[in-house]
Amino acid sequence: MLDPKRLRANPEAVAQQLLRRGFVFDTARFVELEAARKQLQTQTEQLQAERNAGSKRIGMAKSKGEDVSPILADMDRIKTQLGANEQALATLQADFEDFLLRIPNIPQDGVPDGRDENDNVELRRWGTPRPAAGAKDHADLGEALGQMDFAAAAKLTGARFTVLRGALARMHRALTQFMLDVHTQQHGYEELYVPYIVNAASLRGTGQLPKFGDDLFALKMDAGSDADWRLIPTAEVPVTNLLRDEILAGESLPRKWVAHTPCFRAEAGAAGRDTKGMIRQHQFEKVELVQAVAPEHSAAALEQLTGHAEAILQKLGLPYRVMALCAGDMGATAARTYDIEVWLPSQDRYREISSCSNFEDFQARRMLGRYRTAAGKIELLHTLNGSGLAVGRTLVAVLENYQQADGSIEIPEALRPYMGGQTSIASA
RNA sequence: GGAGAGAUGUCCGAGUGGUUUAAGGAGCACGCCUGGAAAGCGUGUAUACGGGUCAAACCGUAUCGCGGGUUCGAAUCCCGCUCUCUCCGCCA
Repeated sequence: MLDPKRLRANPEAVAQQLLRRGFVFDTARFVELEAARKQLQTQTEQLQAERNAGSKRIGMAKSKGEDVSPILADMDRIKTQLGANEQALATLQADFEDFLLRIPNIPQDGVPDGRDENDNVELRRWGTPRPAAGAKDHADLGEALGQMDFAAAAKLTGARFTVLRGALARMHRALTQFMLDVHTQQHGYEELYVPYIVNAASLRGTGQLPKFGDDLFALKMDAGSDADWRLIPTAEVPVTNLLRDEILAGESLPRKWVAHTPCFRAEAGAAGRDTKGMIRQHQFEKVELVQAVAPEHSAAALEQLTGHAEAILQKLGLPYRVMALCAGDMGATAARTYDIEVWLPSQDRYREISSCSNFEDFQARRMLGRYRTAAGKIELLHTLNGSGLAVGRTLVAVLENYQQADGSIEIPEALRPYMGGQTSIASA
């Protein structure tokens, strides 16, 4: 959520900044809603003050044994008017809040202009891409090994799920353990275990609701229950919402958390892209990095966090590049985003394997995540997160980049301790 | 799933319709006292929103788990829900 004071002070300037990402901010509607809110809220609070004063007078008069009927007559008028006002105000505030919750974040100044992924800017590359010639894709490799089974998953559930077996299943797990160990032992993150089901308030806090509910799997609840539970689309939701309605001690910053969770995405299949293999699934594993920092440190924290994700790829020897997303391609909640793309020889191109974002106070304001400064003032935190990394896609990248001519897969050295010293995967 | 008890501020805890502007205690901060400290004494110590201001001070409103209701007035009475604890059942 954007700062309402900032919107009030200069709606036109905000509208212009939002236009960079292709969002048309309805300035006229905002000004109209804001004027109505101010008038109604001021008037309602005035009436409440009158009611409170009147009630107090009645109490005092009664204790002295005086006649209260003249005061009661006046109170009757206030009550009628106040009732109508309070109802109108509640409706207006709900509308207004919904309007505010649907406005995306303002891109930072340095974010490149542009409409879509074609306008993203490459910042740097690491490693030497393996040539595409002769490279098989991960699905063919995995199926030839007899350890990656899409038909079985389709039987169990449907399209866009995967069954892994044997060494490949183990490598999937090994990747997870490896990432968690690097982040906790070398990068200073605290490991968390969190719920994979969250309530609507949490999804509102990180920005998935009210606007992007279609991407989520909702749980069907018992009749009579008004619980609104969804499967998490990313660990970002449960982890970042730890900050909701909290005031952290300034000395405890920065907070750095890492969590491994499955991620569930309902619309992953709707685009009709990446229909083959395990690039785009309804269920995948991710190791997620989350930071909560003081505002003045968030820009540096994004660089640091991105570097933490890159470190995993470097240790695994996977070539990648880092992209600065343009204003039009960023997620709605982000102020700046770097995507890390890993080289996939079968596709002869780089594919997203991590997305690292600085949300500034956008999420913190939604969830009232605050901290106390050294001076004792309460301020909104800045939040950041990034994949470190998407485990399924990392498995894909290892398969494709470490494939041998005979169809076997060399195991990256960093992973071998997590696989009992095994050096390669071949069909049995 | 069944039965019962509970939810008040940073913490403990009082509070069954109106001087509650949430008692009292603890903790914390500052001050006095002291050579220094302890003790003692004094003062202060929630959040959100709105108004106000260069910024403050300050003013108003709301909040006693959450939502609704009764009432001129609700922490207090009524209804619904959530969570916690105890016991039983089931279960990894």
